Amino acid sequence: MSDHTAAMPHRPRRHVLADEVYETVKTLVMDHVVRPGARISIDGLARELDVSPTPVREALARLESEGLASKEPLRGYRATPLLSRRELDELYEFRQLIEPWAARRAAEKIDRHTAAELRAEMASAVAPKGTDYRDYRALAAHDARFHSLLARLSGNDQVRIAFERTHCHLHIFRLYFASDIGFEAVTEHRTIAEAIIRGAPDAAEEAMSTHLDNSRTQRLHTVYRDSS
Amino acid sequence: MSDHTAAMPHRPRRHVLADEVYETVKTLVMDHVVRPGARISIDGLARELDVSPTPVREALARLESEGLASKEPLRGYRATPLLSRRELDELYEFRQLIEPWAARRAAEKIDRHTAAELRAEMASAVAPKGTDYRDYRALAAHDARFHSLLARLSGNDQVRIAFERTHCHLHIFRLYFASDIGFEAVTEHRTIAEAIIRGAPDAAEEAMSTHLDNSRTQRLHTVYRDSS
DNA sequence: TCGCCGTGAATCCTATAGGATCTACGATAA
DNA sequence: TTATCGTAGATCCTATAGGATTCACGGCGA
Repeated sequence: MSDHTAAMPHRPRRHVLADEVYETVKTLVMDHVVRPGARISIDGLARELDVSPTPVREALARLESEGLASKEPLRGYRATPLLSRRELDELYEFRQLIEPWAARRAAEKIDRHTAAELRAEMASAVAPKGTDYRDYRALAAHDARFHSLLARLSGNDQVRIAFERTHCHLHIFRLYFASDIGFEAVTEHRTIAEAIIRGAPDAAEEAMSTHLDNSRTQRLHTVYRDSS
Repeated sequence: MSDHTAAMPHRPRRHVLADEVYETVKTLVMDHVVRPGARISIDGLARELDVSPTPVREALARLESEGLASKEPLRGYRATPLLSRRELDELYEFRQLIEPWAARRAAEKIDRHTAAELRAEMASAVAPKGTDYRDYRALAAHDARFHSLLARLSGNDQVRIAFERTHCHLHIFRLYFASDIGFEAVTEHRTIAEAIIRGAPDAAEEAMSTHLDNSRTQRLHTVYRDSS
């Protein structure tokens, strides 16, 4: 956020093990190294990461309250199961309430500085060369950053926080895992970004709504083609 | 939630200290026993509650990720400051995106069973006799339950969770602290509930929108009358 | 008077130990 | 074969100890 001010952070961002463990476990869950629904042993994880159980407990408590793990007292933690089709649809319904509105607001408030931010993010969305995992992961990271940026550019921080707390991109990434679809999103992002930059609220709102609907129906629903 | 099924819970809800500490601290923060912005010492709290620091750390990690406390590494936790006027307005803007929609959906989906739930909740909203703290707290509890219930009756659990995670009623309660305003809300709740029960989506949506706007402008804004 | 510095106490962070509870698995009985 | 029971091991939960860092405060110099 304010890290670009200078190369001299007044507080060198102190090192705490719990934060590292948190990030590590989050990545493990995201990449299916810890499979959906699998147990996450406190002592086992502590041995694996070569730390004591205390910071592990702290990290898992955070993950649980964010909905990435679930806890049963005296029985331990589990990685959250994958989103069901119903949960996915509900999640997109929520996003439809929030994000088109955010895109509209961003277009209304656009200025020289925020436009530059938006252009920079779009420039980072490199066209993937193949269909390998690293490309998919990079694209997913851009997708997450793009939507977070728009939530921020809406100017309403409470909305941004509520959106971030869904961790929707993490959940969707887990669904898509080992899949090679979804690259069309960048084109739709460009449409949204252009509408915002030229200050067109109606176009921005509609483009976002369309984008979400395409993402849900044309891309994600294929995941459930022969199941629930 | 499902506690009314029988007097024989298969898992007797095991006892974990971290959960108790969590609830205790949450109450302390809500009631200004721990003042907004005040430090929350891990070891100090452990001594006070006569438990070890380990469960305290777990409870505070949860509270931080829920936005009720903030942490600076190696420096400790603090209770979140009161909502600024700007944050309050942004929070209500968020609620306007979610709750009128939820009220509409609830009206569309209403049935015999959910109508009974709604009536039961309205019956619990006893008219306060005086302006003392206990009455205020009971009213605030009803307010929180009412809005949570509507979020649930929308049928979209992701929306409900996103709403719950704002902890808006806890934050508002802290603002209102030692205040005696806000009893008009029950009347507006009744209007909303009646619209939902008679299956009138438009009326329900509008009543909720009006209710939120009244709450914000006529009641809450008086808190900031001579400050930011 | 004001600001800087050093020391002691308090606090945070991590690791470890041990009791409580749960899980896995094999033995016994129907 | 199937179900029940009991034991061993693993895991969770809590408490405690000690090193690392920060905070509080009094002394020193300008």
